[in-house]
Amino acid sequence: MTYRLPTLNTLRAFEAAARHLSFKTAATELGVTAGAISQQVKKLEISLGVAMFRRLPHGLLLTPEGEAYLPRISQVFEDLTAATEAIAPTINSKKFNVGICSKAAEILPPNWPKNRDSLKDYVRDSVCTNDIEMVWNNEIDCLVRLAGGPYGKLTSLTIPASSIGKFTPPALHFICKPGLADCRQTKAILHDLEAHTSLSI
Amino acid sequence: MTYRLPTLNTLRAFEAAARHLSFKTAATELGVTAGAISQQVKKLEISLGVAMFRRLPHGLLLTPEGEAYLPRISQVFEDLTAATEAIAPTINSKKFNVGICSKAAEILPPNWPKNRDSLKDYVRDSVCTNDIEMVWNNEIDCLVRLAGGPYGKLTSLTIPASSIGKFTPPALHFICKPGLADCRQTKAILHDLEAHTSLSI
DNA sequence: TCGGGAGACTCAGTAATTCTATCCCTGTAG
DNA sequence: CTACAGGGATAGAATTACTGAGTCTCCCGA
Repeated sequence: MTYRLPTLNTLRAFEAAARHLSFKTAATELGVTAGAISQQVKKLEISLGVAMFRRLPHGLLLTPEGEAYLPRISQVFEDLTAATEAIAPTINSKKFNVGICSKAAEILPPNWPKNRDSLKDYVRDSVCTNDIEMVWNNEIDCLVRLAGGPYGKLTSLTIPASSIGKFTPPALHFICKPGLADCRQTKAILHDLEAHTSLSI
Repeated sequence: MTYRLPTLNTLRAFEAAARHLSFKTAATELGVTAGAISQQVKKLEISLGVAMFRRLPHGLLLTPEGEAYLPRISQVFEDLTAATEAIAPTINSKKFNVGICSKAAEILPPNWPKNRDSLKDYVRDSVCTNDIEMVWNNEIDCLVRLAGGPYGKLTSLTIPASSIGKFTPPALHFICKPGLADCRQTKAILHDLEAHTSLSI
């Protein structure tokens, strides 16, 4: 099974240029110079022996071949993106697997975080554990525990606990890889945790 | 519209390796060394943060992610190949546009070559012309005419004409780009033309 | 138990590709 | 007439991919 495939680079250049009908705009979108787009498109056209664009004095037009090619290439890109997203979600679309140590679980409501509607877009599953290693090897994305560290290169975020009368409940710690410290999921979970450390006991 | 796309190279390496469950065989298929496949696959795995293969002592296995990714990538490759083939047929699958000069048309049967069943897989259309330029700019793939040349860098093939009694019918010439001189379509058309130059008049 | 072979991994050096930066050209607008 | 916008070409720099050689592990047969 051997495929006849133009290089992806030339296709990206073509797809962007065809969508914008402008090499310059395409270049901006792809973060390169217009010359690079021009080269890539020309390379594609030569390798296929087919002109994709009509270079008119006042702008670009697609040839019939380019017109036919564009939607199919866009579709291929979408499929490829979807396939890739399916097995390797980008940070922003992925749901967290949350680890919770047993002591933290006592403080939090039973079945947290699964019972929280506000977290249902951010949490896939939760597991009772106290094992930092599981963060490193991606079995869980974050770990909620009582102990404050040190955690080396992992990020540890402290959830402030407000005193209730003379009693200050124990602070919780949210441990995750540095790359996940600022993302939507982390913020949502932290926000939810704060509500509990202010209310519980 | 900005897509998140791994490089095509890494995907090709992955796809071939996953199909064969062997870097070495994949390397042979793609005409590179096994080291190159290894590097490309690793690059893909790192960029996605997902292992595609389990490297076992006795061979390769796909991880669940790799298992899920493979069919979708293969499908993308097929779509891409089909899209490309549609607008830029490979020499072997393309049908010729045939040019025929008016003098040659007098010798050949009316409506040749469209009326020939044996050519219907090789000829898309025909047009009456005597303009060599149309071969150069791909408006037609070949030109059938009486004049023998010279044609410079174009290939000119002579269709032998057999005498009938004292009369020798004029020889026909088949002019095409050098790259098309040896392909199936040319052979089929030449073969058909020979029949006519031996029978006509 | 000891080679020998197969196949994957690593790394340094080299080859190939791609990008940038620049200049040119054309057409349009002021 | 001049300025500007955008595409085309090109040389050189930067990046990326490939090769080739050496290493390792496992398996197999003697």
